[in-house]
Amino acid sequence: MAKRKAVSIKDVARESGSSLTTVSLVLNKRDRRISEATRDRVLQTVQRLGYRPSRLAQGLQSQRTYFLAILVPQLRHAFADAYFGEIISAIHDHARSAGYKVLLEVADEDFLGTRQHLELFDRHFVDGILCLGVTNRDDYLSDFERHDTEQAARPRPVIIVNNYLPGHRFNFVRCDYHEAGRMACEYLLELGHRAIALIHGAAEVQTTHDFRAGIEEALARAGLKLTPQRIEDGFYTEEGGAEAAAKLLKRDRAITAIIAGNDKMAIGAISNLKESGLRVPADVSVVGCDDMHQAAFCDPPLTTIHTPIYEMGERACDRLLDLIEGKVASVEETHPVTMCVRKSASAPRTE
Amino acid sequence: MAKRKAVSIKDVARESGSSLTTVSLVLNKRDRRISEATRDRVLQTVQRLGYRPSRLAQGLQSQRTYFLAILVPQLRHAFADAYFGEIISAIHDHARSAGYKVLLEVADEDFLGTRQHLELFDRHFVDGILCLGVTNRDDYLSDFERHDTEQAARPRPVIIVNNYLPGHRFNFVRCDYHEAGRMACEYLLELGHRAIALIHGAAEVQTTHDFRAGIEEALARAGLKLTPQRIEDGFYTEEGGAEAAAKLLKRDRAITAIIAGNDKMAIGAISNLKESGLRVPADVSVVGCDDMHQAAFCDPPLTTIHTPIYEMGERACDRLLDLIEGKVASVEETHPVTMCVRKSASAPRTE
DNA sequence: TTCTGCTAGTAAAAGGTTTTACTAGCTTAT
DNA sequence: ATAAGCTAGTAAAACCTTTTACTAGCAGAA
Repeated sequence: MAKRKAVSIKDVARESGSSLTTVSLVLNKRDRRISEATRDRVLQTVQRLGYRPSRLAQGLQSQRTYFLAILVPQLRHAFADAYFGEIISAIHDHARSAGYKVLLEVADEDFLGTRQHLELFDRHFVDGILCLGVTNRDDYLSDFERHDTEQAARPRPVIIVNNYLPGHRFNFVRCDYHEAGRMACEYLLELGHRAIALIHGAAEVQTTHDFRAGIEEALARAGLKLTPQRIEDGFYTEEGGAEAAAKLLKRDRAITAIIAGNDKMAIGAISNLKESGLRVPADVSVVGCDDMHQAAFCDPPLTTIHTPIYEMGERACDRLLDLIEGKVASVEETHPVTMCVRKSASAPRTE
Repeated sequence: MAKRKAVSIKDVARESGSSLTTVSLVLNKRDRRISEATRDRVLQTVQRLGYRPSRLAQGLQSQRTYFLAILVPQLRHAFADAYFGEIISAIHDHARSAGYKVLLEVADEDFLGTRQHLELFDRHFVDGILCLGVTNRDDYLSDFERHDTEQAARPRPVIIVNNYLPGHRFNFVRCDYHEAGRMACEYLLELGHRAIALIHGAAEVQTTHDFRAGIEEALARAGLKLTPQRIEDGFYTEEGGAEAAAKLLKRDRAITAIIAGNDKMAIGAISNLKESGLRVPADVSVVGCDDMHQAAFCDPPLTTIHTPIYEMGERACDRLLDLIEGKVASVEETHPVTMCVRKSASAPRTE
């Protein structure tokens, strides 16, 4: 019944008839000085007692936790989202292969109000943080801005994943949403579309503006403009995409193609178009962005821009480790995207 | 340039002119013995120096980590899944409100091969583990089975979330998939269906069998049987659901309704049926199970069984804390499900 | 012989907290 | 007057590692 205590390095030392220093040296492979006989004796005792060093004590000593935090924005049940899920997956996989564990945190009012993002570092919860779904209203980020003039008291390695904030000195790894917008739009232009509308994501997300700028650039080259009445906000959700599509076509029946800032909005839009009796792509073409898993399974399968989300997560994690280990002082990376053609876009209807 | 050291309780003691014990007593509210003057002096110093206790040191002392691990099965990018995401979300929310942090782990070959599930406890990574997506091939679970005859050396609190393994003494919180199968089937029977097929999930998952048993019970009451040729495995994925639907209808054109073990397979099935020129629900009705967010946004909106996934996660987390704190010795809970009628099922076609 | 240098190992400090057991100084009771 | 008890606080142990600085014993060199 008695709750036996966990076995510690002291027990191993006693049982193997050597000092605790010796045990530690053996276990940490700094054992050049230790004779083979002693080493074997220690190792056998470790095995026999089932000794496992406590990471709390190790962390206390090394001042390292080998934990990373993933900071996710507050959404409806934040982790039930395919986009974030994919990135989290990538980070987890990479972190583990590098010997790190991964902590989940949601950056909601409660979390930020109690300044938990700083406590994560100051109370030795983690060695670094990866920020997902960042917006330009996330003021807390300024606590992590780089000041190259003077080194911070204790560095707090942080990376923004698949986004950035222009005019600030944050570390980021992202893919090129300007290019994504341009590619989507040029694809539709080549198919012959002239009346192209945009359902964009939340305005407080920088990539939203990049995406739009890319579209406008492509349109401009074709001598076209993106008028305000051909733009709607879809808030990155299915519902938002559906409503936005309804509004757009109510205002302007001439629209033959819609570009959505992500796949969820594209799927929402398609669902609404079909409900109101329009065929996709025969009547209206739809192009998404992200190429999430589900994109291949909707009806029709979604033509979209493939953004290498998983690779972004991996890469961001890898660079964060570089920051933690002091191998680099800053990270600012932008990666390319590719076109992914399926069935939701075709030549425009001829009226 | 110098990396200044973090401020510790010693600094606060020195600066406030009191002993380190006093500071600790004040901070832990065991300060009945400390005069108000001293308390204020200490608190002010804490504020001024920005002192935050290290959780590594606290953990070392208390032998508690206030971390929980979520153990997820290895799937294609495990966290990009709506079902698991929802549960993770629930666990995170509840854990945080109780002062716990949440660790993510994937139970893959590498993880289990190095017996990380035990290290999580033995090396003081976590106080408890929540297992998601458990199958009867997860042998590692036996390391966590309850042995009521004798108390384990150190208890290792573990809960299986939304599943169970019959014939074993595991802690679990789940919802009633037998009832779910029965409800889905009875609904279709009431609509007039007689040729009902099943796309079930992975056979190594216990709830798969419960779900099927529920269906068979309902069919039996109506004097019907579920013949082997009206059953296919859809592996819980969209692709699997699509293929299963194709096989079923190829084998037996008489089928008028399909029940799928989860919404993903139902959506995959619908996608395949439509591709092969069948209308849903006019030609074939489809009923899913889970009621994930996306179920409302497919075409047609999915009729499904609502399983209270989020609540399962919350509840499991709460009960795990009870186990950790020794308030209970075991947990075995089964919760009810409800029918969610949308548009993917109707009366059968009349030929 | 005495010094140097090496081998194989160990004692002790450090890392930061909580908690137990103790004390100095005072008040109250007998 | 003295014992008992209380108040406000502190010293030290305990939690478990890693790492630094040291030592005993011995071989080889001068």
